Amino acid sequence: MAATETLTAERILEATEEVLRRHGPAKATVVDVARALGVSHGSVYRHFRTKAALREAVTKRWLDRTSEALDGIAGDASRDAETRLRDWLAALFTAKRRKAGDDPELFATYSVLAGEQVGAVAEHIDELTEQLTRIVADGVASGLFRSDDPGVSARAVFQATGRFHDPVHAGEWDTPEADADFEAAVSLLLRGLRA
Amino acid sequence: MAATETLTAERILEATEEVLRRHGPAKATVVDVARALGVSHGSVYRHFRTKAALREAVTKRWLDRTSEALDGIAGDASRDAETRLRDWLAALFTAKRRKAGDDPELFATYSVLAGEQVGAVAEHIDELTEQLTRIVADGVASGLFRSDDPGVSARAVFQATGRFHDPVHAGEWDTPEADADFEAAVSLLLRGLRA
DNA sequence: CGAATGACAGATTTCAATATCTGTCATTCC
DNA sequence: GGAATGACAGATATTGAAATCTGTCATTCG
Repeated sequence: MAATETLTAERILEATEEVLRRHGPAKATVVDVARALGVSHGSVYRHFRTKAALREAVTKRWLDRTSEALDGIAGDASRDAETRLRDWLAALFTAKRRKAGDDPELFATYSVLAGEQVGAVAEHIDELTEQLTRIVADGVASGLFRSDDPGVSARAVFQATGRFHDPVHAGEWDTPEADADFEAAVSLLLRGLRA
Repeated sequence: MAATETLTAERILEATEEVLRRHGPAKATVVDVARALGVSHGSVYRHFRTKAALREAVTKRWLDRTSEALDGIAGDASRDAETRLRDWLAALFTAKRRKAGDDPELFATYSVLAGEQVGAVAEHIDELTEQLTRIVADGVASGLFRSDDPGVSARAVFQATGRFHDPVHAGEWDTPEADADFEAAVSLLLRGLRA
């Protein structure tokens, strides 16, 4: 049974996710996590120096799931840059919207965590912008796009579409205009990128 | 002296702004406003049916100041659409950034009010989008821009530049990259609009 | 000996009593 | 008579004492 297994960082992270899901970000305590694992809270502190470190690790895990899913689209050299850019942005929007819609409380929980872990979020955004940069650079290389600096253009595209992926705008994702707005934004940006 | 003047909605709004500036949005009460005016709070309720109505009136006033300042740029037919669009967006960003930087507490206060008065904010955004639509439509008429629907394009431009005018992003307005990011965003959007 | 425990101090949160506020309205004032 | 008042009921906010939590560490356990 669980109590006899070795206490690993991984098991603690799983328990923490569960406690966060149950109690929400404000009420989830280290004592709760220890209780869920059937150990003393001192044992948890052996693996994570502080509560903040534990929360950061959980947040990174969550962010990494999004990055990995999109990496496949960014790296798919078999399709042209415009299609990939459209798909990548659509996949990001769809994934975020689905998460926010399916389990609003868990999404709100992770939004709070993201607000605390500014550093981890910045890294995550850098990763995503990297992926976008690859797409734009490929587009420039193939003559489809024109850009003085693919990194700068990618950053501009990411920021300009913030309304469709930044959690602070989650409330506007299920309005009737959301899809039309997304389409208009992507089309305008693509026109700006085309050679 | 003030106590002998007639109690008007206008005087109440002025006093409310002052109370909000002093106490912040959470602690500003109708009783405070009445005290500042030297009247009973019952008298304030003669002019505003509820505390929410009073706050809404103050918020509208504040939002209208921004709209008016930008209307001049949008309507200046003596300059080409591209210049006007650049200037309009830059003026909006500059005005917001200045307000947020000069008096962060007052800006935060009004941000909270805006969060409460969703309807008033929606109207304000409609006004601004109207102004943008006029610029885009002029650009299309003069052959400088291309757009199937200036209203849709204007909406896309406004949303894409949200990071530079939406108060939820105020924290990013004084980073070293802000100006470069703004420049990149506007350039990309203008390339997308040009015929 | 390394992993786990639980008692502890100081920080933070909870909760219930207390105070203040919102909105109404019968009465007063000019 | 129309504008202003202030007492009032119910809703909301404040406060401070009690409970819980975070992070440490001397001690126990296997």
